[in-house]
Amino acid sequence: MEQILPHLDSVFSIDCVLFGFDGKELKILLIERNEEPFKDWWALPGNIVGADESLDQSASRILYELTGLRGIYMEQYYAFGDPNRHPQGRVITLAYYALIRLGGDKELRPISTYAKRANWLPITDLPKLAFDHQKIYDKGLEKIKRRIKHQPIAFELLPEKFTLTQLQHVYELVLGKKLDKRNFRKKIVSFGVLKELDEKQKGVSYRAATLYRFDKRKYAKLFGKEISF
Amino acid sequence: MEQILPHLDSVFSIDCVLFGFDGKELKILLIERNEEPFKDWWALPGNIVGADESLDQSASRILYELTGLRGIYMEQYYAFGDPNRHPQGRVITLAYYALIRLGGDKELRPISTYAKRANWLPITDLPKLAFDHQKIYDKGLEKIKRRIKHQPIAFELLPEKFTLTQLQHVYELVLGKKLDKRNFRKKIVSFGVLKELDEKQKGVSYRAATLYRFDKRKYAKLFGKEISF
DNA sequence: ATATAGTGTGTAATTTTTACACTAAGTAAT
DNA sequence: ATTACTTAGTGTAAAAATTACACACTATAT
Repeated sequence: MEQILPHLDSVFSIDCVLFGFDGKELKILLIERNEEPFKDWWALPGNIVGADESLDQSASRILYELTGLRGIYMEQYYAFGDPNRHPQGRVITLAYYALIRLGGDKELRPISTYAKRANWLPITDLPKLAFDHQKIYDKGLEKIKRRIKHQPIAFELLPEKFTLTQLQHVYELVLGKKLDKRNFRKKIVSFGVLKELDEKQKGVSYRAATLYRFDKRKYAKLFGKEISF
Repeated sequence: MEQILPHLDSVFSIDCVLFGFDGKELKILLIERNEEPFKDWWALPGNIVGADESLDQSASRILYELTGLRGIYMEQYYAFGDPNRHPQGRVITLAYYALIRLGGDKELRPISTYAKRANWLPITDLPKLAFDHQKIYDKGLEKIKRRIKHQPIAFELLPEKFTLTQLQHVYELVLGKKLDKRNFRKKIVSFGVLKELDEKQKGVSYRAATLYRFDKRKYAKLFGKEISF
């Protein structure tokens, strides 16, 4: 019902679960709060939606302000609106997730000022989180577990060129289980969205693996068809 | 970011896509607006979230006010927040869907007063909708298409006791394609969430089909495992 | 030369999916 | 009671997908 527009004291925010992969571990970006409530607690980065922004724009802006990153695949996945979730008033928050490759190369830009600091923390060992952020994170992880089975989002966590072993590693971390190497390769190659390059991995002290790239064109052609892990 | 709580003039609403099944067609509930903007247009039923309600509570209340129904499976699925989606100001809306069996038996209670009338309209022949409600509906249909493949939501559209043919019919309508009778039965029975009853269908002028019931207990045991169509 | 560590590959068994058509059972009309 | 009608209910064979499983190859480091 939208024909009546009372002015309500409600605040609408966006919180982001930024999943990062450094080649070894899955991490999420957390900030250490510098203000009450939950001063000194770790929390998900978030912010308030601006009056003239679309939700997606707002999420992108927030990501940018916090990390300096642009052009990242982000998706809203759930709205949290328990009336008591924020001790100081009604705040409805919309959760987004993003998947980010953590390169040793470019470091994240220092974040905006509302936090003492920000850190990428491994999801295997998270601290207690402020507000209902544990719930938001849990649901986000659940979401990407589901989504990685059907959509090509794993590539967002990897550099442009990657090996099949690295790709398998990402799947194993997100899904939380081991996969069979031969079967994994058979399947992922059969989807036909990978382009095998003429290049090899560098800087390893063993046989270098072939590099692959995610082929957006091929994927575009598939669209509509279901990928399934 | 939630430590600062400015008072913003933003309105937060919930809109519902209520899918109904009368044994023949899939329908959605629409109301005919009695006020500007979009006076005389058809729109999705919705309302503003109350200050002390959780989102799910709010959705349930709205459903109840509009239909008299309680205890219906409802799920939020997307937030729409384009700054221009409402001509009179910023309204962020959270979309829920619900699945409802339309019985000839109990009729829906008359709805609250903000609309001229409410009607169940077949999804195959929808009028132009107010605001961005077409987009909201489209996304809702997409959502239940996906969900019906993995979750036992089809049963919500059927009476407690139903035949396999009726169940298949629901799947066909939602998925928008014909299914093979034998394969459908084989698969749906193999999930082990149906209880075959000793009863037969009544009032048909041909061989009566066996009735089945959705077995919540068996389903609870399955939980975690993936159902897949 | 040798040790080391990860790459890359094939096959057989099993399970799942698909395509497909007729008989059985009940009702209605004569 | 016969007949016509309508939907219920069932099986199988072929194809495709999934699973389980092990070893030789290659590059590097010493």
